[in-house]
Amino acid sequence: MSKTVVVGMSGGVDSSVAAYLLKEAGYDVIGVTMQIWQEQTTQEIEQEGGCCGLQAVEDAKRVAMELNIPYYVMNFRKEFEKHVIQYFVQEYAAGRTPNPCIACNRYVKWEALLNRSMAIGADYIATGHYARIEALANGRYAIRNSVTATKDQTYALYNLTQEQLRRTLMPVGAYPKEEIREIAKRAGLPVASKPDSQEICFVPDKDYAGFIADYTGTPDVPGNFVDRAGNVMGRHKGIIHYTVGQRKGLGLSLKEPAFVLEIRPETNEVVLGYGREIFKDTVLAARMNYMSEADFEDGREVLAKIRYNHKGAPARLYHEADGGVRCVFYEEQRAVTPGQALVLYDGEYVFGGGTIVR
RNA sequence: UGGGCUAUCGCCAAGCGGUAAGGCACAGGACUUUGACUCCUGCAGACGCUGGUUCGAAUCCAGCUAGCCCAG
Repeated sequence: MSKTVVVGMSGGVDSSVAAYLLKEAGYDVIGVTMQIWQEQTTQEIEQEGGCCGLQAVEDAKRVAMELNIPYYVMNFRKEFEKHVIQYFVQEYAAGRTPNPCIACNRYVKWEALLNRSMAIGADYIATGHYARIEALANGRYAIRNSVTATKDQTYALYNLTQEQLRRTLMPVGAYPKEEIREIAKRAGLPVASKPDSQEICFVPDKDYAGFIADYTGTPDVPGNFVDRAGNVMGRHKGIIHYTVGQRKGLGLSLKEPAFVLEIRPETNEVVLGYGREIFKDTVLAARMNYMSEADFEDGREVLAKIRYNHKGAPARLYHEADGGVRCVFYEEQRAVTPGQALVLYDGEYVFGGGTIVR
């Protein structure tokens, strides 16, 4: 008897091809689209190439019909609001810069979808992510990089648990992006040339600060821009408008470009600096999730990424007393940002990761 | 209302008689399944005002206006 897999279908090319590939491989495939946010906004999102709106449902449904597989829409709005929206808003309020995609993956796309899929009798869930999952010789599961380096999505998947990985298939990671589109075309999938999605899916107009203000109903609280010595350099629009390393939108005309060095919610101050001041060689991370190995020896060398789209840089890893990790780069890295993820790699495999504290 | 200095794009600032550098800011685009970063493009029809000298002035001269500094 063949295995049953629930494929999370966003209506995009990648997840559509994932469903197709699994069907071809002999799985009993069930297509599911996750409803995660309000209708009125998702409609706009789709025009921008978002992942989970009305148009997404239409497209996913057409693909499911084409593939002749059962298709359902599941409502995950509660989970999404709790684990993604609220987290997103709270992090900004605390002066940190969240990565909603990581939270969405761990808690919504996996935890919630996996549980419901198990409940309806599925053996696995699958997605269209550009990454591979492998069972290692040491008995653990790990995310492995996509063969398409430019589309690699391993960074956003570091926080998946062993149990989640054991129950997940990512067929798309083994193919180059161009080939995925080719497969889609060959299979006659109606979404072969749909544009890739981007931007925060629940903030289609890119005005995330406006989104936070609307969501919380709290107006911005202006404060001071200060330099490292505490001298006031000007007024800022409110802490949520800034992130470490930011240069644009400060509204200050100085001798040279200024960057946000630090955000201090306690005093409502945004610290500014110049040039090399935003480079640091040491990163502290908390809430670690280990993947390819359960732990490590102090001094362990890894390749570490400070943000999505960071090429990664060699560093050494040490345990911290509080259970976190200290990552020391050989070369200073630009704009280490609290709230973003520190993702560690051992070659092509995700070694683990955590949330940057400072 | 005595003496001196300065007035060039939103901000800073080159220019010193030959037909307006640059930086910051800003706008648009590229890149990007987070925020940023980065890259590309655009951005003074005219140099406080009015005259004058000159083939030609932001650049020289005069007056005016404004601001600053030192004296009162």
